[in-house]
Amino acid sequence: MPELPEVEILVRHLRPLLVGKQVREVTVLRPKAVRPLSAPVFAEQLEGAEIAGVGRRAKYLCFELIGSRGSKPGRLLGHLGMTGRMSVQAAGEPYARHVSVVMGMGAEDWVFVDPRQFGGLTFDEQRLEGLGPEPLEDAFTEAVLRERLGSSQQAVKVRIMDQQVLAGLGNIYASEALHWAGIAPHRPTGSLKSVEIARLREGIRRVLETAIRTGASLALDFAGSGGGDGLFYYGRATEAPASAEERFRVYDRAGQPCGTCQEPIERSVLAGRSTYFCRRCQR
DNA sequence: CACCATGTTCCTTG
DNA sequence: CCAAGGAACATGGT
Repeated sequence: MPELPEVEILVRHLRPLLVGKQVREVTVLRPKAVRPLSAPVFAEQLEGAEIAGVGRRAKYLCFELIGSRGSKPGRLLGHLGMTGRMSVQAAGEPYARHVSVVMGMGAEDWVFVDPRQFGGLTFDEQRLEGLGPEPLEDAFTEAVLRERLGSSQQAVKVRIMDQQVLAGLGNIYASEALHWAGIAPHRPTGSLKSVEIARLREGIRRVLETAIRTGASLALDFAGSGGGDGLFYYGRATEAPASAEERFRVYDRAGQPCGTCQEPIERSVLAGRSTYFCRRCQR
């Protein structure tokens, strides 16, 4: 469930459930999730800490920690990879399949589930170094985007998915933002005109904001126990079926008519990733 | 059985 | 140095 909007919604969901709680007991069921630390070392670092805040940077969840006795403060970073989920359940409730890590907090357990195990938890602050700007912040102006894009000849879709260039966009919302902006995904970045960069900035922000707003209004299945795939409004993720008008405009819609011009949506591959676009609307 | 999948990193080739 | 392609990671869905 992992692009900026999904992480942001998850952060908002977890914050009131975790802030102020003390981590009593940490259980690592899949050691890979806490690499390169060993499970005991990881658990020891976390146990006793109080969670003072939950935030987000790019696609990372940031758990601000206060050491139990004023010591070892710091921050736990979580990444969902491709299939990671996090939820809070009653202590004693049986774990779902593919549970990687559990933090016992007294009456509740915080659970990290990750079938493909591409995600993980770390205390390594270096993971945040060099990340591009947050696209939803006011500071993300057209000038900033232009500077970040630079004069690269890389396809613009590949470029905006680079987390060092811009934080938070993944394969779905990159396609969506480019469709909104009317820009073909394979365009060399350096060929974009000023107007197009302005539109791209707008598209990125609108697409992300809309996704967050939509996700915030749905009954979401954070634990993934409903059999959904975890992407909130991708597929039939929750018991609340995503309405047709809330589905993506291009992503995973090859062959279907473009919502604005009826031309069939096309699929191509860029940097090994499926890319969807409308040949007529996007130049 | 085949192919695809929201992400990231490393390696090779041109 | 840059850009592109492929593979790897591990599991599930169609």
